[in-house]
Amino acid sequence: MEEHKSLNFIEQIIEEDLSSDKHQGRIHTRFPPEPNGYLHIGHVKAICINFETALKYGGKTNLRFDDTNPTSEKTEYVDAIKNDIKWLGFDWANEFYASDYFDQLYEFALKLIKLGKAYVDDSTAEEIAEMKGTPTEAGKNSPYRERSIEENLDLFIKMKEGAFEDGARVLRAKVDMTSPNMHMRDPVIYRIKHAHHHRTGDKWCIYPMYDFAHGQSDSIEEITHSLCSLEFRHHRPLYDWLIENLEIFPSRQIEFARMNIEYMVTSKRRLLKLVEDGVVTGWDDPRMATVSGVRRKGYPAAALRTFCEKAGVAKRENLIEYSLLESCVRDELNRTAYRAMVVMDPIKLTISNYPEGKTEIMIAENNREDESAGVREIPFSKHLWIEKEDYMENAPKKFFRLSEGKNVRLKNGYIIHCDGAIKDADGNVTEVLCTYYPDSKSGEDNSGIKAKGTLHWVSQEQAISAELRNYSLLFNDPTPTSHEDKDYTEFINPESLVIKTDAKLEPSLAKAKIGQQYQFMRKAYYTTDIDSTEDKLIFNRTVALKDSWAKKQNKK
RNA sequence: AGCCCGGUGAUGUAAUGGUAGCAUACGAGGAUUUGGCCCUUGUUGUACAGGUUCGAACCCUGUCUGGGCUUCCA
Repeated sequence: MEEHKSLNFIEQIIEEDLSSDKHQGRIHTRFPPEPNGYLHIGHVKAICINFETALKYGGKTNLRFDDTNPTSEKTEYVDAIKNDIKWLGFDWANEFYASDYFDQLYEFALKLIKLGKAYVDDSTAEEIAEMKGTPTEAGKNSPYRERSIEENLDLFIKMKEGAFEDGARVLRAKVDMTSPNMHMRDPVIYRIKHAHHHRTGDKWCIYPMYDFAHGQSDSIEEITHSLCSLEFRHHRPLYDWLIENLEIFPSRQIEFARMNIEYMVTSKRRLLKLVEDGVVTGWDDPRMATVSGVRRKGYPAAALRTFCEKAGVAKRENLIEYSLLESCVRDELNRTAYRAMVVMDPIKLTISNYPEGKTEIMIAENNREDESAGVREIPFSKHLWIEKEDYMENAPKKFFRLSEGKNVRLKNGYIIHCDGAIKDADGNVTEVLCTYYPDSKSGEDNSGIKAKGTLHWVSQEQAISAELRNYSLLFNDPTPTSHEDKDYTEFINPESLVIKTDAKLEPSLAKAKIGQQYQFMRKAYYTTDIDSTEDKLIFNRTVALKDSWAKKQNKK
């Protein structure tokens, strides 16, 4: 009866806390982006962990913008980030900003000074770095370390009041310059920046550093479990030190390994360069690892959530296979996407014995996996478009498509017999000739004829045209940023976008809406791109269908 | 290496002192009006060496090995 579900290490900690009644069983997490860029697939992992863990234990998640550095943050990013999180399917309990707490953080700083646990340092950034030592060498105390509490108070207040230039002084926590943990060597907790803040305007000219904002914000919001990536492991002793000395709510920081995915680049700087260099068309280019990029490519939010769940959570370094992501996308789309027939590289097919001018309406299921998706009508006639690659003059034995003498089923249509092809002067096939079996109509087939293969097709007269944007990997190396001797840009795949301008679509696609997802049968999943207009439809390839025939061919 | 994290099939993740499992990938077969989906099935694993124990992926010791740690960024 009882199913033992395995827990990840974070859930184990939570369940232990729950059983010891810590925080009276309350679970509260937070997702703390800095509004200085767009969300990418790596953030999705952090979002899923924070929101889904809270959800699982009946807790809540705050969205908190970590906006303590006015020079790089913008409201524009706030809106984009909120939009992306909503799209991913998560609702936050509260929308907060670290900047909301500037007054309180300032009070915390005063308190620390009064406790003799913080001091104003007049040293330059270079001097501070110099005195910091190295990982193998202890640091040295600053000459300003032993200032009196009164002097520190006076100077810090003057810092706040704008008496000093940027960089003239900083406030440092007085911890331990000999600590083996570099972050405990009297970390800077406030710096002077005469900069306009996207929310507080010009109210402040001093801003807290990450270490004096993040953990304190967690405490103020009474976050029970502050889940972050491994890189913050070294900050935890400081996180705890500040909680202890400030005597504030004891949030607990837990670190997990960030998710790396083959072929994907997630650094802001590198992403930006791709945009600036024109390698891609923008932050939402379907080849970008941004949330807006994968969304435009057609990845469903549910697939992304499943993907993160399947990738799991642990503390070890990882590189998730791209194929797992694609598998999740296909799986979701297989259940939800409507099917349609689209010929991407068209060639004429003429059914010699089918009456000229006659049109039959064929009935097709929208999604065989989902009966409730209903059916649609597709016109059938003597003159069709089929895929060029579905005809071969000298076909191998296992080629279940068109070749002289072979039978094939036209999906939702008739079985046809291939009589040969017409070629132009250069020997290129320009038209395939077939005859059909009138009693083999789909759904009422009593011909007794067998056809191993099934092809998709579109009636020429009613076909509509569209542009297909066939995207594939942006890089041709699974870890483009991990080569010491080569820049990641050297691995850019020159064929990451192949545009098919002359695709022939079944007429039902004329009413395709932006963002709608389809499976173009036997080919790939596609979504209608935002660039589509009334007279020009554009589809982005989300992910190709598996193709075991092609795979077999490649092996030869 | 001064300190901190880690090392389980190809990849990711379980098993928390008692049968090394699951997913993806790869392979074989079946079914099929999508060479998709689906079904059956196969190969590959506890970094190494000791120790504790009736019994070790798990506990202990050592070794090897990967990553991280010196921003007035977060």
